Amino acid sequence: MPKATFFNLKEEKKQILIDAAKQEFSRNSLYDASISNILKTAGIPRGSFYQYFEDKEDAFFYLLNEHAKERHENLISNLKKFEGDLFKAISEIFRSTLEHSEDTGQRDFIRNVLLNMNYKIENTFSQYLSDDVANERYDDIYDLVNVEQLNVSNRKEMFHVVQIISAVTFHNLIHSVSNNLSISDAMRKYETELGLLKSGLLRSSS
Amino acid sequence: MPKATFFNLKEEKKQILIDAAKQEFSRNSLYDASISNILKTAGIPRGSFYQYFEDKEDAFFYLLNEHAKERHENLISNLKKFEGDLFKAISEIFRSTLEHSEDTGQRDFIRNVLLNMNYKIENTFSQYLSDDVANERYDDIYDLVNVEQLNVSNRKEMFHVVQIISAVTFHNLIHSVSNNLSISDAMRKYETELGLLKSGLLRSSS
DNA sequence: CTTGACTTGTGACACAGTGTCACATATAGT
DNA sequence: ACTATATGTGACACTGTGTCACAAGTCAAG
Repeated sequence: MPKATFFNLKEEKKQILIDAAKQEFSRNSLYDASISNILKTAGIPRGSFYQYFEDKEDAFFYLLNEHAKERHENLISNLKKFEGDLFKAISEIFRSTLEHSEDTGQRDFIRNVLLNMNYKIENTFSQYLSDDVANERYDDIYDLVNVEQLNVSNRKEMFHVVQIISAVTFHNLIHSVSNNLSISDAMRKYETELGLLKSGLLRSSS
Repeated sequence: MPKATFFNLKEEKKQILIDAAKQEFSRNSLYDASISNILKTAGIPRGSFYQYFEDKEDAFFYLLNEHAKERHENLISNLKKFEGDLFKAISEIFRSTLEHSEDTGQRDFIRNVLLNMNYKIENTFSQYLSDDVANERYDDIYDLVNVEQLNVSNRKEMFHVVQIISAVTFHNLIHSVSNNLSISDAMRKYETELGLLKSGLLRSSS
């Protein structure tokens, strides 16, 4: 988490910082990015950066978390819109994440994040989705899902369903971005795989 | 790829290099690892390292690729053993990867690799599995799989099945390692999710 | 042997980035 | 105006990278 000093900053300066950081993390992975570049872009002295953030990671995960919050809101509203159909809702998130990554400034940030996705980064993304079975914080999601639709008998089993769907979703997001698939190609592949997930990988006659 | 000079090295010295590199990559992620530490451990001068490898990544991916080759052999033999049952074969790979990561020296290397897995690293792992539909290099795998068992009508669709299974498998591997699950707990979760994959996430009565 | 062509080894060096710290400056409450 | 507290600043020590000119080995041909 950024330090209090950062949040105390007047909106304008805070935005300059955010823009500069986002620019750097759009051009480079978390590990290749340099604080020095952010300083240069934002036009602030070295010491200041450390007044606001612990380090590079701190700034990165702040940006990422802000983004994840938006996605979460997105999912909630999609679940409502599609009356608890988890597949339709998640599919819309998939599309809008890809479309989002065609946007103006955001574009390369999300692209870069996906390309350099690791466990910690994925967790920041999906912390709003399913942290743990035991954790009750995600009731808002779980309660919205139409469980009747799913091949599960309790919330614990639903945890596994969410795990599977998010594994396949991330895999597809990353694959799409790193192979520069068009949105329609990406959607086609993703929908195909969601279809297989729904009906099962085993031939039912066997 | 390491340079020719590296492969020309006498076995003994080559092994010292490998051990030193593996040690460093067991303690640190690819990005936190330092060449300087490898030099210190191996007792070679700085210039020498660059005779053998392009850079840190080069050494890392050499080690990783060697490991991936073993896994590949493993999969082939498991497919034969289980008469083309993809699920049984992959499940054994899953178990042996976890067991492998309990081993002596290997232990933390694989652990570390999994914890810092990103797209490029995952690709090194699965390059032997399914690079692309069009690619014919993987016939040895595809031909061994009992396709009758699967809910697909052609090789192209089987590509998606492999994609899904590997997404879920990696996700479980990483989850197990980063949450320090016991092997039996990890297997239980993984088998549960494989079961869901087989029968489908949708309630069949719907 | 010994000469020369080629391969391999070596570590000092220039460069780039990090995080810190002592000091400077601003802001607000009394 | 005074003081306490928060914020700004950039020089500095430190760590690590990749390169380069030179040293040392190897080996085949004369």
